[in-house]
Amino acid sequence: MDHDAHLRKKFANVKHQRVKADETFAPTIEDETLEHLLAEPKNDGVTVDGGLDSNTAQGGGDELELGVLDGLLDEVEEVEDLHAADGLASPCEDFLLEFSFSGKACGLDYGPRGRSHSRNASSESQSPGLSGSSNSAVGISESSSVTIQESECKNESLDKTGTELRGTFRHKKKRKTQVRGSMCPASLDLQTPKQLDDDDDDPLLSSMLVKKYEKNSDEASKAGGSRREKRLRRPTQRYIEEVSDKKSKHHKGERKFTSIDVTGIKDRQLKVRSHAELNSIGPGMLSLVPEEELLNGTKIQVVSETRPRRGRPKKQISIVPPKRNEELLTSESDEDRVIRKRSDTHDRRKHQRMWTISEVTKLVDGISEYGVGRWTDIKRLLFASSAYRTPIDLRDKWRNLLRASSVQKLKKKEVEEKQSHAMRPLPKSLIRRVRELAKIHPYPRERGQKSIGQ
DNA sequence: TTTAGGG
DNA sequence: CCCTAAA
Repeated sequence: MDHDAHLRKKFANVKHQRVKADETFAPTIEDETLEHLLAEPKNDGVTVDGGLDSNTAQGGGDELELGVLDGLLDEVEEVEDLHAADGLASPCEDFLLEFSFSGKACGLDYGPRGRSHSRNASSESQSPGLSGSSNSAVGISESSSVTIQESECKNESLDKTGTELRGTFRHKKKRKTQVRGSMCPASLDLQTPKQLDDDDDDPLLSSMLVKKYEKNSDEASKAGGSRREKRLRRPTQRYIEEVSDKKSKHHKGERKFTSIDVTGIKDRQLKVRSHAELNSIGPGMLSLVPEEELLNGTKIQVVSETRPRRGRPKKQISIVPPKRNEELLTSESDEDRVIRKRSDTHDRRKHQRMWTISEVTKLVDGISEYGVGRWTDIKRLLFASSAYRTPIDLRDKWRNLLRASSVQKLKKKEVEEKQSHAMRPLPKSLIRRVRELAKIHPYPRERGQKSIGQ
């Protein structure tokens, strides 16, 4: 209860500051996003464990800092993208991540001797894919609980566990702890500051911590008071999310917590992360953005979502806000919205972002200026504001443009046919430019590209 | 880490 | 879009 209030206040603070920072540069910030992020943990995570709280709060801290940085950078849109893409983990993502795993571990832990996981049991029986994961999860949860129980003192146990785990599952990549560290103090006054610097965002560790807390509280109030109810919610919600998620997508044998072993740690993290990502656009996270006007004038409602690129998020905090194409950059905010196709059929293409003409124009501009192959440069200079377009995306788009233009050059009939059907009407000017560029810059291995030249 | 190529 | 190999 106290925590709740405290946390609330903290978040409010964070929010204010962040908004303030951003406002200067972009008045149209979507508070919704933040709102969600704040709302989520407030309802569920605050109850028992310090793990979640501190973590979410930590995320908030990150957000604040990044918000400022972004403000210096340029647009708002990038704010959210950066958070996610950067691996610094938006609070929401972090929370979900924790939540998912802890929920699992918790349910499993209490399963054998408690009745709190009736939902889980049913879930397990329903989807065999889950049951497979449960075994491993049990394994780890058990081992972890042993470790925890051995030491009495909370902090010590936390620390100990932390170090032990760290020693064992050392992360390959070093996280960007500098940034983190600098802002940790801001959110340090929460409980269990140890976790903040100790276990960062390691889902495994955190989950263990969480579980420990839960165990304590549970055993303290054995008869199950209000806490039990709240704790019970965890597996439930997780169950719902997971099942709904899995139902819609027959994930290609992607087992989330199956690989608990040391080697699979990293992998699992990734999976979990993506899972959280999926969830982040769930019912609660849906934020309707204005709309995108397609070329044909049709207006459709789209869903804005941050897609953290796993590849190379690469937060470019360089102080090179491209002055050259500012109009393009700024005009993008209201035009280039995302079209998320929730085609659950194809595992890929999950995150599809329609390329708008302005984007294509920018791309072509960039290519013509910097040359084909300088994707990172183009991205940095012309697509700095759109974090979702990676250099690879640009390259891919260019590839497609080449194909399209060549096709249009070669067979006119087919072109029109295709245009009317699948293909979007690409402005002739653009096509012309693409063609010109295609002539100038050789793009190897592109079907008969050389012969199409004059 | 970035590009190129393939899926 | 995603993944991977090569540079």
